[in-house]
Amino acid sequence: MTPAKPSLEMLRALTDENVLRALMADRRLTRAEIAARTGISKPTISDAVQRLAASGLVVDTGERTTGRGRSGSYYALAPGLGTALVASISPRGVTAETVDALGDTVGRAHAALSRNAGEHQAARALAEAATRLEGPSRLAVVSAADPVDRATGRLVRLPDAPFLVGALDPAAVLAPHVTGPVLVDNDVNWAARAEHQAVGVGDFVYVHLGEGLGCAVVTDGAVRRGHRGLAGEVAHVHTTGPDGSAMPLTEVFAALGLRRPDSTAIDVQALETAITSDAGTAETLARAVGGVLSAAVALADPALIVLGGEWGRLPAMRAAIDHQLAAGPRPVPVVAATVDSPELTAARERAVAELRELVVGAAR
Amino acid sequence: MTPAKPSLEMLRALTDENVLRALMADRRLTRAEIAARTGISKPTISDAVQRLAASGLVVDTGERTTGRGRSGSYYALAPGLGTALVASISPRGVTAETVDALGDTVGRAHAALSRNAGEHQAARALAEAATRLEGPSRLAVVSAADPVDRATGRLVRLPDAPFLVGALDPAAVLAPHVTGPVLVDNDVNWAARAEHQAVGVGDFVYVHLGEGLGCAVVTDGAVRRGHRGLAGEVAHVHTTGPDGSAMPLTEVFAALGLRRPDSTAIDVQALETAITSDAGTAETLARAVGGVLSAAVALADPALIVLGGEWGRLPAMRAAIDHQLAAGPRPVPVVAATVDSPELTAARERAVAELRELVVGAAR
DNA sequence: AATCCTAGTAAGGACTCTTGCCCAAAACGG
DNA sequence: CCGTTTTGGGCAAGAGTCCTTACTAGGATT
Repeated sequence: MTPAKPSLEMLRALTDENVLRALMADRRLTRAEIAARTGISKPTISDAVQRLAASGLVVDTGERTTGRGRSGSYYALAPGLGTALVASISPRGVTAETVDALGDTVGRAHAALSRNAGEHQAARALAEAATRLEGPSRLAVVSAADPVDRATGRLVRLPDAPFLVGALDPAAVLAPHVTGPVLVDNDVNWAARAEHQAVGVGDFVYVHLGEGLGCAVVTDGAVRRGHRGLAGEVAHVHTTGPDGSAMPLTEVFAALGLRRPDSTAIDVQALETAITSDAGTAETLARAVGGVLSAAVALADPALIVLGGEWGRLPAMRAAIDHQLAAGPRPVPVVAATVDSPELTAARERAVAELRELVVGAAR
Repeated sequence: MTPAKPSLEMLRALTDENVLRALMADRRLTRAEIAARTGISKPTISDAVQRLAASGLVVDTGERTTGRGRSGSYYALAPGLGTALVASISPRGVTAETVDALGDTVGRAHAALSRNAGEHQAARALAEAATRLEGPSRLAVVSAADPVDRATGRLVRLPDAPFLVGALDPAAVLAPHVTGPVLVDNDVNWAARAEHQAVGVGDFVYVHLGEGLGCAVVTDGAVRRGHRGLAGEVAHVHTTGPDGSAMPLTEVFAALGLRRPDSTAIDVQALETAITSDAGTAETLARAVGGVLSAAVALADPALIVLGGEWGRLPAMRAAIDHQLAAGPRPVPVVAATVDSPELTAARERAVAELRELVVGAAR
């Protein structure tokens, strides 16, 4: 509403920010190159570089330009500006990385989880992976394969939905390894952000069909999480069951005998063999998923539907769902997800962005 | 991504903007008062006021302060900075207003529409109302009781949904009366924006239950329109019908005989009498609407559901829908809409904001 | 009429950005 | 091998913006 108060200090901070962002984009530059890239005059850039070097954010690398003309000094972001921790937690295990403000991955660790891991196993694996990395980090970004409470960052159990990772408070577990904020979100939401980069469309719906069922709604270029962070938890949405009657989506898999024993998680292997052996199963699943999607189309008006997850990416499923939607009142193109380990990719990108924000903030 | 290039000119523009916004908020102020409100020093404000007076954006009103101390001169936004046109188009008629940058309504006109108005009637009524107002305006903001194509601003007909206003291109009709952009959106979306102010929650779902059926999803503080602008067009969403079988929401009203003859529009009068005479009808309607809402809850995770529209605000309906949702897997409070003529209110507010943006932009 | 109080102005200072010029140093060309 | 070209960097001058401080102007109040 009210614009910022103008001041010379603000101008200087802006100049410094321009310099830092240029060095984040390009890693090493001479003062003349920074001036050319930012459009700011050479003397001003020289002043800014001097300030930033004095405050320790930027260093003279000692390298010199080669080629025609006088050799210039290369400057770069100072080493030791800290790292951000990135972690992806799935029932198969924890993958953790540390990244720096340049976007480079400087460390990586993995901790496996056994099939029927208990409540505390995930926490232990996360702590183990984080311990193996150089630390502490300045912030953390976490992807978890369960619903995440937006306010607290904790994983939450929803009735009748599989609880793949289990009760876990990533911020608490990572507290010894992170000095700053811990951002936690659902793996499906992260995957949608990764696909957002790939498809280049601001409004779409991403559907994850794997052991769990998930959905992310991207509107106006961002994933919309909702009040508690539970947007897209579609297990309970009523849709068409195998016998044509209405039932919650999650019940469809029970009715088809495609759940893992003693669990509400989907038995992906059984599902894949069922699809290949019986053409009707794919139809039935497509009709059930399509019922949920038609509600999503009506509510969110996506330009596109992106299918991800182990069985969501199967060509047979894509075709069946596409066919299902094409028959509806508002046809929407259906495509398969393309990004590899999308949740880690997107979380890493966010971690770099947040770390850069911290570094820029330090200049003020 | 890249921050703005710092310059002295930018500082000056910021100061001018501070002055203009102060005068938009307060209508008349002395230079000393502006300095106190903005936190900027008196000499700087004096300079800015001088610049703005020279360029004609601000005028000395001739009024002087009374009271202790030297009397100061009051300054105000110049008259003649132009107006914005606000129009609300419903099957009952067109209401148009002109507003200025201070937020004052400076003109108002109404053009009625007959019950069975044809395709061109709405356009004629809109033109008539606009003509009766002092013009031309610098921009227009339009609310229309039909789906609006986000890219073109035209009203679109969706299959099986009532087409209340009819084929209309508000931008084309208003072209003679408006020199700048014409923003068009659905009346339900505007109403949701008005309720947003009232409820003070960033994530909620607004449902309009009137002649037509509409829904708006507010996430992270803004109405999300979707790719084509058709987010929330829920007539086709499958839900539970009177006999317990699944059917599109709009069919429920046909099955209950609550449509107006030869139309897919709802006969609100018949519906209201049906609710009061037969307790079961309210239950049936609440179950049908609740089915759609439970999908919306799963997909958008609202903190609240707001019911608007002629029969959505009936206490009996609110209670029945509330009861319906409370039984579901994710209960959400249901409240009734509170704002009067919400679509006009919100469109007016937006028009003032856009006009102010234009005025501030002129200072650069 | 003297005093108080507030709006507005003037002067000076501190900064920031830009332009233009010069210098240093490395590669190129004859 | 030496002059020319080319490029990074520094310096000086200038214009512009904001701020602080101190002062003036002109109504009320006493």
